[in-house]
Amino acid sequence: MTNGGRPTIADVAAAAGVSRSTASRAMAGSGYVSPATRERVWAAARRLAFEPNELARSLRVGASSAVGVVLPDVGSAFYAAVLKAAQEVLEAAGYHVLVVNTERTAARERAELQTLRSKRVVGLLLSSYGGYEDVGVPTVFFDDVVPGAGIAGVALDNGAGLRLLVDHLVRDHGHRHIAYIGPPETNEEGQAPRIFVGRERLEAFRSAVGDAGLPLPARFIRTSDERGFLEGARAAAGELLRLNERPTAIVAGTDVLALGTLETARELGVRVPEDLALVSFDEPPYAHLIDPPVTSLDRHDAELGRRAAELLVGALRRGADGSRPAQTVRVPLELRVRRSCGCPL
Amino acid sequence: MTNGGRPTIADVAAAAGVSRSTASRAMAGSGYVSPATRERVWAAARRLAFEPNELARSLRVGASSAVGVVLPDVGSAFYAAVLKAAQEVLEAAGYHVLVVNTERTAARERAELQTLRSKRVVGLLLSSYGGYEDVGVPTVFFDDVVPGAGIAGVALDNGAGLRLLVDHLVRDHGHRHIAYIGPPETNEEGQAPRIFVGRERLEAFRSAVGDAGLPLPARFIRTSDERGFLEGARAAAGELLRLNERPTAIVAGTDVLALGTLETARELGVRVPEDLALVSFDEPPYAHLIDPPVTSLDRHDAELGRRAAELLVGALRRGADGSRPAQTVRVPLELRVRRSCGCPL
DNA sequence: CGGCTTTCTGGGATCGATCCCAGAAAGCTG
DNA sequence: CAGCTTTCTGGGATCGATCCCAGAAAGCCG
Repeated sequence: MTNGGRPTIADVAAAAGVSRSTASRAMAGSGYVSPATRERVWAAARRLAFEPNELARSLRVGASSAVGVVLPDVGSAFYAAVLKAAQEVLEAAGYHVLVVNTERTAARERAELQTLRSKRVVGLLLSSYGGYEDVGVPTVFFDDVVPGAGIAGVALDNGAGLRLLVDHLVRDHGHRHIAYIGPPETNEEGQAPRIFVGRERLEAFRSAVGDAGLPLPARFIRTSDERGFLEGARAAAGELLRLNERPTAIVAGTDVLALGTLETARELGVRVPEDLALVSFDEPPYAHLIDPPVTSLDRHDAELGRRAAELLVGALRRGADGSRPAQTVRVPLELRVRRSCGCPL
Repeated sequence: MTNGGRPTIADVAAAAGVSRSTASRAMAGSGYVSPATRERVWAAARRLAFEPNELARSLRVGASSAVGVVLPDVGSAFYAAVLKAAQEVLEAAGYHVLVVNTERTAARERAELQTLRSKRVVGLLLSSYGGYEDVGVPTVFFDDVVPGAGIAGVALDNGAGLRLLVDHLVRDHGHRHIAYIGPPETNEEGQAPRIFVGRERLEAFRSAVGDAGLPLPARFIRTSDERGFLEGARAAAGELLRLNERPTAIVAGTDVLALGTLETARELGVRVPEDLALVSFDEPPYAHLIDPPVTSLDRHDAELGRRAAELLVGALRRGADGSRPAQTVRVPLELRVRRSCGCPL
């Protein structure tokens, strides 16, 4: 009994008067064991408070029961919600969850993927920031998807979402001067993240505005890093609001950016929604209690996490080998109309 | 090379023309290895893209390099922030982080602690919901602390915090009818969580009000589960606001409860802060953008996580054996005065 | 009851990395 | 150069659970 004072299967076997093999079979419920001995082994295990050493088990079996979840930022409400939902599904399916944080950095992502690999995770849920390399285990991408890589991807329907926002501003409020503040299109290494949430949203904004037959001057497009919390957003919003010909509406590609814009507008004495309509892609926490309540897209964060986890679990069950081509699932978004767009509520 | 196609140390050794022992020493940098062979081994390892199998290493060494972090709810902003800060410290110190979610449930907590034990984590950061049993590894409690257990505890200074809130209402605004809505004092099994964040805050509220020489009718005290999100809060607030002799101020023991109270007040046409002052123990996300901005305590969530992680890392470095008595560190809180208390801003 | 399948059990090898120890090689000293 | 320490290397055992396989025990059938 050298395992840090903890009993091993050998101790259990001895206590039950059987061999390790038999004890192992009895505990795992595999192979032939007579009911009587099984009972004896179980009793011994209970008595000794035996807990199998997962490390040894995993080593022998050649794979752990751990799944890695790679997040750009656990601190953000979005990723926290995704994580929570994913974790529920994974634990229900018998997997343990190893969470790592990349701090929205490709370098950290690479390092973390490396350690996950050495921990022999059997699968991966990954929101990439550009550091992705094939880890050699079934991988489901979420939020930011590397097209064709991994066994599947789950992302928000960025295109449809931005169209909802722009159309609402144009059709229901008659705006013709709409600006956009979005997340950056590249990561800290200057590479574009893969499916490019940022780029996708920007393109979607462009085509939505174009399809509405509206002009889109270059100065109406800004991107800002979300990493610096509100500061970047404030700076970008400031530039936009100090323009000679100010936009009458702003679409924010992210909740943090929307809130930063809101703050800046206040500071500059620009009233929302009277002087400026504001809509946000992401729903800020407690959006309805904010002044003014922010019109935004309900994102179903949990749904995204759940779907991703389910895809992974399904693949692991089937013994996925990445043979079938990776497909990207799109999670739909709903417009939640509140006051910041100018709707009377 | 049977390790899922991945090279093992034996492969590296063979490629470098040395024994496994030597290869191991070269990689680990321990014991005697001549510079020349070390270089050869490293080269071979690089060439083969060797990654040590953490499972095997941990098994042999008798301990993993993983630390467990047990949270009641990853989805909550508070715990997410704590996790993020703790993770930073732990990873910097070379530990991997295993996150588990107890869903604010003693039963889940017990189950999760069990699996963490079988994964041979070397340490634990634990916010208990009552399911705690000694896991046999150095444990630092945070937020809700089991007195005397583990090697240390880090908690908010609930007493001082509530005094700040009550004193502000009494001294600066002259309130004499102050009610309290707090989190429950027991968990789902009817047991009190250990240090009893809920109980501690309630007691602190009681004595702060008592010390101010104010009466405190029993009907001014409500507790409500935070698990049901805003619903419980709304119900409790509703009861309070429909009283014949309504309180003139409410202290919420939690941000969710404050926001629920705010919603209910709106629905009932009670204006905050004109008809009702509201202060919150926890700071809601983007408290300053809420209508009205919520006066609350700045919690330094990250500080709490960082301190807890640092205490654990320190103990692990020193080879803690729980010999010295566990001490509870209190993280200070600051009052952030905003509009909901009635201050003109 | 002999022969045959099915059930049950234990011995030994195995997963991959580390550690102990013995022995070889090299370096140093008088 | 003998004698000693220090440096360096490889063989084998080890961590704890599982798996393969051989062989024993039990059950079944004509």
